[in-house]
Amino acid sequence: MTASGLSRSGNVTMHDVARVAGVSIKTVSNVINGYQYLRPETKARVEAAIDELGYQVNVAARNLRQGRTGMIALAVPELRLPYFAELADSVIQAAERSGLRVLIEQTGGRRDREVEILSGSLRHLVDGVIFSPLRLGDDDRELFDVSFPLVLLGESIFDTGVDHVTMSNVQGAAAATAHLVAIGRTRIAAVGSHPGETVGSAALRLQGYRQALEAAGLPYDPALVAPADAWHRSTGEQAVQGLLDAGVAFDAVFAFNDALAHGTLHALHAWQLSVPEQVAVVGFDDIEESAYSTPTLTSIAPGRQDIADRAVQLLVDRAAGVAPSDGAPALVVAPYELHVRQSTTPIVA
Amino acid sequence: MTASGLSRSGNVTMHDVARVAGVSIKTVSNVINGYQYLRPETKARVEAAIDELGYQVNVAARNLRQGRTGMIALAVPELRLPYFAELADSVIQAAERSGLRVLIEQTGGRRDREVEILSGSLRHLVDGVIFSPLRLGDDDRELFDVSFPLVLLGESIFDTGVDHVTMSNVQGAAAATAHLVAIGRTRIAAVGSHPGETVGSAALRLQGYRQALEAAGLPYDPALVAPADAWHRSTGEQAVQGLLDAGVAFDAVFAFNDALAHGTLHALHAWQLSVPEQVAVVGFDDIEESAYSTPTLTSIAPGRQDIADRAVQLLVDRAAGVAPSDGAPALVVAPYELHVRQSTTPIVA
DNA sequence: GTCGTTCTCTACATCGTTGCAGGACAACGA
DNA sequence: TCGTTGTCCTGCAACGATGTAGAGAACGAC
Repeated sequence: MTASGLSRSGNVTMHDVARVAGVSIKTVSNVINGYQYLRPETKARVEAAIDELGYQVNVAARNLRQGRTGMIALAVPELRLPYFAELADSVIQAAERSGLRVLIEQTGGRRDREVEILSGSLRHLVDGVIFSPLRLGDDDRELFDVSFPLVLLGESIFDTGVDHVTMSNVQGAAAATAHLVAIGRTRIAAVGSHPGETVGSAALRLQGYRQALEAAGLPYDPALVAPADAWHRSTGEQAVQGLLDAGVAFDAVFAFNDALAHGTLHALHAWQLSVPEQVAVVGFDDIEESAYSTPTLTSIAPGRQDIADRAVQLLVDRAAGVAPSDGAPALVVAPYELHVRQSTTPIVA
Repeated sequence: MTASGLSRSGNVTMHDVARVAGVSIKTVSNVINGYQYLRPETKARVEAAIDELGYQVNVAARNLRQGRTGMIALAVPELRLPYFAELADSVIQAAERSGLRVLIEQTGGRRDREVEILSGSLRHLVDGVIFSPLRLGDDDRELFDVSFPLVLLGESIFDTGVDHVTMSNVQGAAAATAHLVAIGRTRIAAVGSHPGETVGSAALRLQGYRQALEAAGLPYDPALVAPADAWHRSTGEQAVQGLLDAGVAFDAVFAFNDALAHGTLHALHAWQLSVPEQVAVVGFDDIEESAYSTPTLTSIAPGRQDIADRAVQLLVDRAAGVAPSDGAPALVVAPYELHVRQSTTPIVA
């Protein structure tokens, strides 16, 4: 239907369009790029030829010529984790508003894949990279000194000279813990720690947890802190299982993300412990699942859409050569919100 | 650290490498592409120059020259829906095994965006497209006559002359319904229908549902069929809410996907109806969430990783010019599995 | 000693687009 | 009448890589 007769438009170039329209190839280019000095008549003739031939700009050629690709990369651990899926969704939407497409790279939380992201193989493929590292830490500072626009998501601790968009890890975690304290819990388990880590979400959220305990005058009991390397439902379940098996007594759980929290709910249910009556649970991330689980999950909403918007905007600015006025890397901290749901609300109604 | 002194490798080209190594630019190209006739000495000299300058191939230039980009696009409704997130994860992994990267496009289930996917704007950007359409149907056949490698996911009904990788929608739905019948349910609600649709997952799953009812000698009651346009948790909740509000009696729900099923569980819980005792629930997709919800959800596993692998493989073959022997478009139907969990298992233990 | 083969490297054209410079012509004010 | 400015269009040279063709050396076989 579209192209005259032949619907499979072979490989039409500007050359062909120019010949059909009886103009120079450059004029075709001008029409496509909306150059202002064009007779309406010429423009119409070129557009007619474009339609007739079913011409499509060769993006590869344009990319080469312009040095820009109109694409950005988003590097995350795994889309399988709901938080990152929802984040990707938000980033894609934000990018679309800026006319950008999004290439997604999964690092699988593997260090070598994370290093590879920074290695520059994406340099000529995308205009910038939004990167949520998991395994890179304080010792890897120099890896972040890259030659392409880069925005980091997640932790904000290590100053890499790179733009950051982050969430209120410490304060959010403290708020989550304080909420548990406020409803009268005193033995609050923390699920998802990464022993030995000093930067990164796990360390920060643990820090917030400890701060809140201290502020409440509650003791910090290491036995209540359960490690979980990957923050999946399965690892959350195992971690809580471990606490229960070990006979550790607790009346609340602060899970470092919602996936862990859902694993926690699952484990508690298996042990026939009622939530929130016997054990209250709070998560972090506020994924959609948490508003529908049984019981629904109280969680810290880290401002996901906001984070995505700001990250894309930073990238666009950097790519356009706009630097923050003071020359220092930007640091954006999205505000969090505590969403209280059934997992911390004794059913009264 | 990497590049001599300067870590920000400006814009090094093969030319620069060639000059430093004292060879022709083509030899540099040969080294990079592993051409066999190279003196080890020459090769070493070039590689040293590459390291010294921190040279990275300009992918845009290579793309233009070769007409291939090493990228494929995956077009799905929304990553926010767990099924598509998990599918994207699987596709990215499969693509990686073939050395391909994945660009993700979200159609948001909007018809115009779906048409746009087929319009060809991606032609020169990727080597092929994996497309899971939601709104395009029988009337849009000619839109699928595109000039780039395309693999469709999802429904298989309308014969577009395009390769399809699909799941056993009808049989899976029938199996789900039959399972409910087998545990003694007779008033089985179906959640997620798209009234008026004749192709597409909703129509097929409804068809399977009706087949199973008929096979069991149960009447088909339209009052038990609840429409839900988008298959989200929220719409599932609303649909079931609607049934309950209308006073429709039912002892089981077959939700057309797991998100709807989780919305269903949520609604039932709010009405204090016990699952599975009063109402048994089965979903479709077998997302990870379903193995952790309370109760865990019985679901049809559509062979997601298999679907992803086959789709990528088809695309790779097509891009390489390999066509199925008979010239007809390929049709792959992944086998399904019924995963029985608590939502249909009266607790006996 | 000539021929054919195998090995190693190079020169050149080319992929399809856009930036730059400039030509031709009309309209304008001085 | 002569510049000057504005409008409309064109030609050429890039962007940075790779495919093709072929040159020159080294080798063995006749």
